[in-house]
Amino acid sequence: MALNASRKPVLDGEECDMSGWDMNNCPVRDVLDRIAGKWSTLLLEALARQPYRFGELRRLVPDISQRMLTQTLRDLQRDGYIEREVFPTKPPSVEYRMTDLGRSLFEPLSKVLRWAEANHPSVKAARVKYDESELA
Amino acid sequence: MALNASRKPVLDGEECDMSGWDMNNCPVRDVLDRIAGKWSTLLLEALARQPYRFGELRRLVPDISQRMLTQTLRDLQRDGYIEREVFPTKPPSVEYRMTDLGRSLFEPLSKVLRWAEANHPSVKAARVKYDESELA
DNA sequence: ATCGTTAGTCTCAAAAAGAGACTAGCACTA
DNA sequence: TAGTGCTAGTCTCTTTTTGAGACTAACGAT
Repeated sequence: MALNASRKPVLDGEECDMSGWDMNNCPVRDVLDRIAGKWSTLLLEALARQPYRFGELRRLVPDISQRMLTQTLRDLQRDGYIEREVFPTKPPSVEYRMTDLGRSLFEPLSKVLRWAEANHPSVKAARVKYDESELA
Repeated sequence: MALNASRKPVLDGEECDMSGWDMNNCPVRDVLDRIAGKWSTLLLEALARQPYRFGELRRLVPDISQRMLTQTLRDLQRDGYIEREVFPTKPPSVEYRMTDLGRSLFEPLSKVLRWAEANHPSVKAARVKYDESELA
């Protein structure tokens, strides 16, 4: 097929080394499916600066529900990115802080965040262009 | 509050420059909410290597539904990361390929992917540890 | 006595995702 | 010439995920 032929030479000799991917049981998917959530990066960004308590995080991210805040924090804790410490104050207070593993993840992750900030205009422009061409 | 006092000195003078974040209308959220999907990074990773056609992508990521494949590709296209080209073959074939903007995004993104690969064992270990301490 | 504060949990409704049938036009085969 | 398969999707139905908001329990302050 002509179409195929024009694309194939890209990685000659292996044609498509996706074979080594093993989509199920893929480390990248296993790790990323967790930090790819809507709230995960946001909370990691906050906790990368300093520790916060549950209520502080809730006020910091006003449109997160308590349910999702609890759940996302648990997930991040389970994967080892953050720690949870309970202080036996009268109404018990709980502090969340980033672990070394979390900080190590946040280093490359923060670069994506900075890319997003820097390229937000380009993305918005692309959306406008797409939407215009759609209503044709 | 003693608890607070012990955490505050981290970033003295501003205490919490989250005030500049403006959670709603936040560029980082606006951009990341799209590429944070379950399938987005996976498709970007594939298309970063070479262009693919719809059916090829479907075979490459066996557990994606056609519905989500279509939708995710459209989202990525709308944000300007990939392009879609239709070839007027007898059953029309459609090729998807990465744009310059997409490649520019993929550069920092790929570092997160590599982090995930490298640190998969640590994450799995953290999960085991967490699950063990939970059933106590 | 009542109110506010803590960190959640619980329930119900709404939104998103997954599974799989279905389309149309052409090529190949029997 | 009927049957089968290929293409890139769309449509519908079910299941899962998420969001909104009420509720808890013990203590301090008013």
